[in-house]
Amino acid sequence: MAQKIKLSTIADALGVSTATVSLALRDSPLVADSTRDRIKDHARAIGYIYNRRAASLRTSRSGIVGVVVHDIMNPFFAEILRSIESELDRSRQTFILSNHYDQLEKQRTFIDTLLQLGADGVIMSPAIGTPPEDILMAEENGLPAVLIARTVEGAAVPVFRGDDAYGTALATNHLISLGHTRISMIGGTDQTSTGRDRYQGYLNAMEAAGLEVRPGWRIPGPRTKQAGFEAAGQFLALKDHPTAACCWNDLVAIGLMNGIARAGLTPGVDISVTGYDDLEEAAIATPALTTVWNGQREVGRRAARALLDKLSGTQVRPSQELIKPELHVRQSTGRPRER
Amino acid sequence: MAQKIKLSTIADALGVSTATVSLALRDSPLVADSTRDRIKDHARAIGYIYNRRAASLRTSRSGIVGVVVHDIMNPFFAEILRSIESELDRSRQTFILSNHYDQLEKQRTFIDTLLQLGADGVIMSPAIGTPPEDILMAEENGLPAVLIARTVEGAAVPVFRGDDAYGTALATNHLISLGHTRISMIGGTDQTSTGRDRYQGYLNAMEAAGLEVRPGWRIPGPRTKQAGFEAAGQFLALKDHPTAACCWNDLVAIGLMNGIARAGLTPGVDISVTGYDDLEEAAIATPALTTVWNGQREVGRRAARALLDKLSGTQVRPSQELIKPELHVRQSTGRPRER
DNA sequence: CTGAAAGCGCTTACAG
DNA sequence: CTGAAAGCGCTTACAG
Repeated sequence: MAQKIKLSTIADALGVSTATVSLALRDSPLVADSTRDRIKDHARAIGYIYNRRAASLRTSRSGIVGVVVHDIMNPFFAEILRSIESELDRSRQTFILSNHYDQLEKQRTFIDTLLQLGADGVIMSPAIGTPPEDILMAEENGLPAVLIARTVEGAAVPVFRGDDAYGTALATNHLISLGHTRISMIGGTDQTSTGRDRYQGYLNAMEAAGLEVRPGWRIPGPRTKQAGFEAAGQFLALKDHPTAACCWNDLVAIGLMNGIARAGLTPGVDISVTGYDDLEEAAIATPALTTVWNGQREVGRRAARALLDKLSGTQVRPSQELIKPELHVRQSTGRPRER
Repeated sequence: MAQKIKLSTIADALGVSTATVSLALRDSPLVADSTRDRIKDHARAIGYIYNRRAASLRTSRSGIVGVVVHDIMNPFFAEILRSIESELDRSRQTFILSNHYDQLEKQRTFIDTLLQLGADGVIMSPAIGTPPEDILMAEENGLPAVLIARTVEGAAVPVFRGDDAYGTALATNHLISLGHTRISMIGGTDQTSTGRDRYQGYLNAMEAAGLEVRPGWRIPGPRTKQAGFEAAGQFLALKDHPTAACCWNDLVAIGLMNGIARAGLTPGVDISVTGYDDLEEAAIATPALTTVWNGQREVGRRAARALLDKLSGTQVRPSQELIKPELHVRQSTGRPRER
């Protein structure tokens, strides 16, 4: 590889100063049009590559934004990421992605990396057990944070997520209105705000309808298709098993439906199933899944914008933004089967 | 936020030079044990954050590796990424991820960003139409590249991918051995090496068995669940429609099965379907999908290692590494139905 | 409109 | 084993 080309290479070749080259390349109005064009043409011709590390060291802005979620392989996060991506692209920010798999240590390592790289900000779905101090520490070191999907009590930052209690209440009420009285809640965990809220919404709806809730009807844990598939056995083995299942998310619901089908029953006919998120594949599942649209696009878009606002110095209040979910009724729910 | 803490802050406080601090923090044997401990303890105590931009500007190593694929939302790539991640984690490299969605411009922008950040290397599944010059340019500017999944003719870099022609031949031969004679190939495109190879493998198997291949039996294009779902209509509308479909990947196969089920037919009984990749969800699909294991883990692991080898100066030959696929037979394939 | 000079926070020869 | 000094490649006041 040839001699490294830098600003001064261009400056020397054209008989101007590096200051002029620097300004010209960034389209500063301080530089005469003709000078600017001459410089830009030459830079392109010799294949100049802008050194962002050097610039960033000087300006202490890196153009890097970090995004950390539980698992990008989860389509729920993937859909959020997609909209974050398109929002950040527009303002020419590079983003660095990481999974924390709900391990606090991995999350801390990543935040540390961002600090070392001088990242401009971070969008995070906090790992289970994230203490508010972790977020405070980042902010104090110049790394503003915005939260998605989950909240952290005591962290004074903006949070964007769906109204989870309202959402599961929608699903549960839909099942109740079809005539179901024994309804199970499958998946999720009390260790996250989302988990607590979704369970609460289900409880609220059941109680408001005067329906009994048996402890065994809750099968906590599953969050993946695989786990939903495996939960089918446990669900069907419940004494007087429920006629409907309100699932933690679409993945669990689709897995459960597969497990139910594998056991020789027909989901949507023998057992009604609701999902949560309305992933792209909910509509093409067999049967098509009744689910709660969770506003992934909206969450990603608003979170990215809030962060960009913070970066540009706009005051952003540390508020909870709850996106209103919507029920999308499809074929996986119906009247309870006569027995 | 308090006064910025840097090496010299520590040096001043402890009455040593910045050189000593720098060496101590990196565990250099040149520094006395007691001095090192004193320095490290103090650094931790006052919350020192290492500035990687400054270090990288000096050393011209950034500890950043870029990864660019068509779409990280695609579980096929997600599984590859997972193994790349665990391999890179181990050697403490940060990785930056990007989708190119098969747009050459997006891919170029990303490579440019990597060059500007002084990334140490890039692992890429090249976008359709990537000219070898793009890869050559990156390498000449100090960004070594390793290819996954697809190859680029004329690019002298290591490539890790499955033996695609062999893989679809496995699937096709399996269908033939069950007694199918009218077999369709659904999905993929001739614009990628993978697309050409997979179609060729299907053709080879059909011809070797002396079976006719009608042009209409190939439905090119679909690569997603949604597209596979939509292709079901076209497939079922074929005159004397085939009794089996060899699909581009698991997503198309699962989508197609859903579409077939929606049309009132039973996949695995009325129509046999094979996938490709053996994603985690292939095993829990309904019916469980017969598919070709494509070695995602292996591809990711080997590609990451090859890049790390390149970075450490080991000579890596620009060879094609073909991972041997394996057929996993499940319930989505069976004997053709009598008509 | 353009140039000379300082400085961002590290690491690396070079001395001692 | 430790320190003084130069330099990585930019940008930013400050002069003119």
